[in-house]
Amino acid sequence: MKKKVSLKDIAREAGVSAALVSYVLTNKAEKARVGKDIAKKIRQIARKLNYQPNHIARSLKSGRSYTIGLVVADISNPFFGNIARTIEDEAKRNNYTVIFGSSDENAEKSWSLINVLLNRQVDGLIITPTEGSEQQVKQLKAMNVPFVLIDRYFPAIPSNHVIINNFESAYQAVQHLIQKGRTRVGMIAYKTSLDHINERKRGYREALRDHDLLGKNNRLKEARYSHLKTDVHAAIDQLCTGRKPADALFFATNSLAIEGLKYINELGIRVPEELAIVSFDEGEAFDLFYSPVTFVRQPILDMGREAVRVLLEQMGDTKKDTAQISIDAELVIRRSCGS
Amino acid sequence: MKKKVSLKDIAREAGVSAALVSYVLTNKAEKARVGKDIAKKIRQIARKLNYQPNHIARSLKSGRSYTIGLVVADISNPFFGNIARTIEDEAKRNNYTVIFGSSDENAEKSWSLINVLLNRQVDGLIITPTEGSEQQVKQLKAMNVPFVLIDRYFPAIPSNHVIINNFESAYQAVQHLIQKGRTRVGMIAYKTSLDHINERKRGYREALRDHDLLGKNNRLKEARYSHLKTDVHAAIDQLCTGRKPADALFFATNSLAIEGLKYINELGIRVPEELAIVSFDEGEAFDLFYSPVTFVRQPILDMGREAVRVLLEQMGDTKKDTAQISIDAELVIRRSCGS
DNA sequence: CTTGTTTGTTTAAACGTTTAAGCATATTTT
DNA sequence: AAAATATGCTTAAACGTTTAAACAAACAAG
Repeated sequence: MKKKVSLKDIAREAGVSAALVSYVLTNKAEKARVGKDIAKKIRQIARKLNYQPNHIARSLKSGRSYTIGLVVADISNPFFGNIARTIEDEAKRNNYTVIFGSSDENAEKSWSLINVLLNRQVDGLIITPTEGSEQQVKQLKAMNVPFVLIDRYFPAIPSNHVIINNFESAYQAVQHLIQKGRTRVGMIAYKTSLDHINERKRGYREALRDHDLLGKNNRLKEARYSHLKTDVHAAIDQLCTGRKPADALFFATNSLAIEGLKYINELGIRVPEELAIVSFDEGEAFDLFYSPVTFVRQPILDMGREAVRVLLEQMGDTKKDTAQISIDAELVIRRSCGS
Repeated sequence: MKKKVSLKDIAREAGVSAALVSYVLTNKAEKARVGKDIAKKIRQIARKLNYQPNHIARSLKSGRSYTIGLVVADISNPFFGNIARTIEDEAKRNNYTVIFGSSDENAEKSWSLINVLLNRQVDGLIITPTEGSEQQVKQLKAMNVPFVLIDRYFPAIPSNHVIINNFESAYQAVQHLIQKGRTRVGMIAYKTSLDHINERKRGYREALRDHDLLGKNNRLKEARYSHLKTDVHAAIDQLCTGRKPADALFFATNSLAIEGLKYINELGIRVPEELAIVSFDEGEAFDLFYSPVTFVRQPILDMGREAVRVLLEQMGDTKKDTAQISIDAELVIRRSCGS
């Protein structure tokens, strides 16, 4: 790469010191009482040489990199892709850039990633924490690193986070199924200790209980992230056979629903006639399903914005209290639950 | 944030100079003939204080940031999300991190993004160039910035790029439709000057011509990126009405197909009975469509890997020739073209 | 005509590294 | 014993900025 133009180069050309150039180019000319003529000359030379400040040098001096580190589960998953996008935009509006990494729901990878980002001197982190990463969160707190958890959090560890009201959203989704006359409502969720999924399970159970539908049959099935396909298939096999097959299915996430719907197609189960469907998250696939899928829309835009806002607040000089933000999600009704 | 531990801190604790610590911690102890005992002591103190090298200072000194800048059209689009993911992984394997930005197919945004990334001293760029960004590519070449174009390129401007064989892939896709007995094959593509899309159009036309199906009816319709929905609807309206409605449809991209299939559903057109479908790119939605969609699978993993490989090569000390890589895509046959 | 203030500019130190060069001691070779 | 070499460590400069402090010159006030 061609050698870049530095302050010194401009200074030499203008016959002044580098300091003066710095003052002018950072618009501190007034404060530093730089002569009008020389200021103009400096600006002109800077333009002529196409001077671009060296961000790294600035960062070293200022101790701030104007960079946000983003750790998501998997950037190729549209849910996280969308989160990344809103964070990118919001960061840019505030003159920050984003470095990202995917943790693959793996705590070890997550920690290694966080450390890479910290070594790169990010000013703060936005993280979707993985299962078993409680220690990492505690450590970050101890290190006094500004960070915000997004999508998930640990109830036992007070920290900044931006989440949706998982319990309430799940409750509403299941209630919707019940109101459509379904009585044997199943749920497929991940087997995890993560609170956001478990809150969805709680919402499911609570809705059933409130409508006296929590029979002795346990229709809540769990799939392992690592065995997504086989476990989802097994769950559906269990739920949709026997004397009292489920007449409705609530999926805890996008990925579970996709896998589940594919299998439901294979089995030739008719939606919504035989089986009503509601899923968390949205996706092109839901719209394209022959019976477009009713889903819980997460307010990704708001979540991303809030996460950046809170993070910037935390990174400010005056340390703010921890912010725990919970946003309401919206049940978007399509056709997969009948009319 | 807590003040980080620096070489000086370790040096003070060990009672030596910072230089010595640097030698030890960068494993140049042998070369610099550092005493074994003191080396051990330094390593121990570094561990105790949890020393993490300041990447920014290193970058400033070395002139290399070990960062790759990635400019995609939109990170929330799964196609680009996947590209980003493979680039991330491959970069990480080589101790690089990735800063990204989305250009939204907008040349101005793209340029502004590229400049932000360059100011941040990225060592090289991987770019999906937008329409009308020829000057940017020329400029980057003139500036001698290492970069690789991915997914798209400008035939008139020699540069490193990694693309797929768009002509061949489209030709095969359309040939497949013809072999299934379809004679009135339509195509919906973007209206653009970008070569990758136009090569797909050329493949379409050429396949039709070779089978004497290029009648006087022009069944190639173009949609504007900015008016995706309305233009796709209009195109389908035109193609699927009249005395000789299309009996097959080839979509030039994922996003066009999704929009198109939704509309086809609305119109109640049966796939594949009335209309066979092939699309470029893959997506969950294609699998979930009642008649799973036959598609052209882009070798995203290979593309990402190659892009990083070529970029690293270009960033190396010994400047290599420009690499123009074209990878073959694969036609994945599902059910949307009949059996 | 001293003293004080304003104006315009430079110097120098700092951020945290890296690394060539320098400088003592110690050890080996003549 | 003097000379050469090896060993172990320190100094200092550099990367490109920022910014407090210093300084000189011009001007104003007493």
